[in-house]
Amino acid sequence: MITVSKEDYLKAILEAESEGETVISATLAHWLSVSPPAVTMALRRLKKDGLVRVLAGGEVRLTAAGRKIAHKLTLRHHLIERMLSEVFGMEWYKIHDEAERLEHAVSPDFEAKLLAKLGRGGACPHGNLSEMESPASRLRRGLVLLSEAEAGKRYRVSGIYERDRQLLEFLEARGIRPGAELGVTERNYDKTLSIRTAAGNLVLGRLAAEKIWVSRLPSRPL
Amino acid sequence: MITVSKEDYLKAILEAESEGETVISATLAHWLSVSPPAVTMALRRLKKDGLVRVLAGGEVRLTAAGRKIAHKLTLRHHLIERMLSEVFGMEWYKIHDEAERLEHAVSPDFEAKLLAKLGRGGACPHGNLSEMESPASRLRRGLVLLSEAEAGKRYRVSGIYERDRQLLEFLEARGIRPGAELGVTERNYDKTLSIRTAAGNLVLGRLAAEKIWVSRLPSRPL
DNA sequence: GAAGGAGGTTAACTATGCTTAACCACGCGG
DNA sequence: CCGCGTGGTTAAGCATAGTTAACCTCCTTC
Repeated sequence: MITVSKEDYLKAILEAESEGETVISATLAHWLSVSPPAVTMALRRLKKDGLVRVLAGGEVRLTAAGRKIAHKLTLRHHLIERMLSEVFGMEWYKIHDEAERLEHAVSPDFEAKLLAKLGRGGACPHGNLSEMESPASRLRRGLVLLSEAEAGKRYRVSGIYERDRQLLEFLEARGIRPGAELGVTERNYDKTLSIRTAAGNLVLGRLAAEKIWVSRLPSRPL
Repeated sequence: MITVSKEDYLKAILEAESEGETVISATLAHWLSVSPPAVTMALRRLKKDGLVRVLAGGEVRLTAAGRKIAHKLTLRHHLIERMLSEVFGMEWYKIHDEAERLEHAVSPDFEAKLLAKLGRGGACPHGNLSEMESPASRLRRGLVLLSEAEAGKRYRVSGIYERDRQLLEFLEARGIRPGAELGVTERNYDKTLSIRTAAGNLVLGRLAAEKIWVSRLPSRPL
């Protein structure tokens, strides 16, 4: 029987994998904020169900069945986020947490209705096409991490790492949200960035800046 | 900590109570399809949390805190059902089961958005104003049970007991759904009813007929 | 080569939440 | 008064899912 916890592990494996990480037991312990023994036990259950394999080196791999479930969940998460945003106008920074719970309760019937209403291919309110889009794919779309952005140039916020509610509220309070324009006024010695937004000037640390994907805008005074 | 299971018990107590039943342990075992010992244990946990009391005679009572949670769940269930129906056009007989799972994952924020979009006071797709409306309240609204309906008279289906998916699909297949008109052609010796609907004639057993609330229509040939 | 850190497992424990089997208490009917 | 049905509990067991403590195995670093 598949449970919420098992679904969370499968989704975490897919997402961490998409981020380019080598997924080992420790990765999942960090990703899901549980203790290492909890992961050991969970992987045992998932192996028993034929949803994951653990390679000789300790690397965790999804089986076809496991991958199918993880993809299904990712799609439902994406659709629920778009529903919350597009149908109900929920604030962008609240949406991920809500979808995180709701996705486990969506039936194939409801999924079909969501698809019919919202259509395929839209971006979620955090600007991400999907939660499992890889950095490589983002680079191909012409995006760069804000932490790599050049001083004196202007950018539009395209996507924000959505799994950290604290970060999202921190950014919202500073006028940095998907679609917002900003200018990088200076790259500082201490790895911080001086940034100008419609809401004013601010200094952003590296930890935040490397969670934000931006696209280059033609230079003109803000 | 409140869990899905605990929420289900609290909601079951409120609903069974509203149906006019004296809620004892056995009631909940039937209502939730679990064994008697499971109820004993669950009630112990709920008592520990201060959500229920068990009277000397064995009667189970919600505390103020327990009642508040049960009401909250009932409202969310109702709103989710209306969302599925009004926003997504989901088939009326599928909606209860979907809402039963989703309601546990709705936050106060989402609840507020649902209320803003759908408004208060609407009826759910099964025609029920709320899942905890009592038979007495339905009689006051001028409704009668189909099992009490008189031969030769016409009625409109107002509300159907929604906690039995099999029943709903059985009725849907026979053209009996909320809003449908029907005529009772005969009350038979074996407690069955002969009924005429837009879809044709059929015979309905007492078990089904006493799950359907109807309102009288002025008599005229169908 | 000893020390340490990272990663993983086992063991012991807790809580939820379900099951079946066994048993107990009460009321009622013959 | 004995048996039976209803209702409730305890006991034993299982699966999920987490925790901390302890320990083992490498691999690296001094």
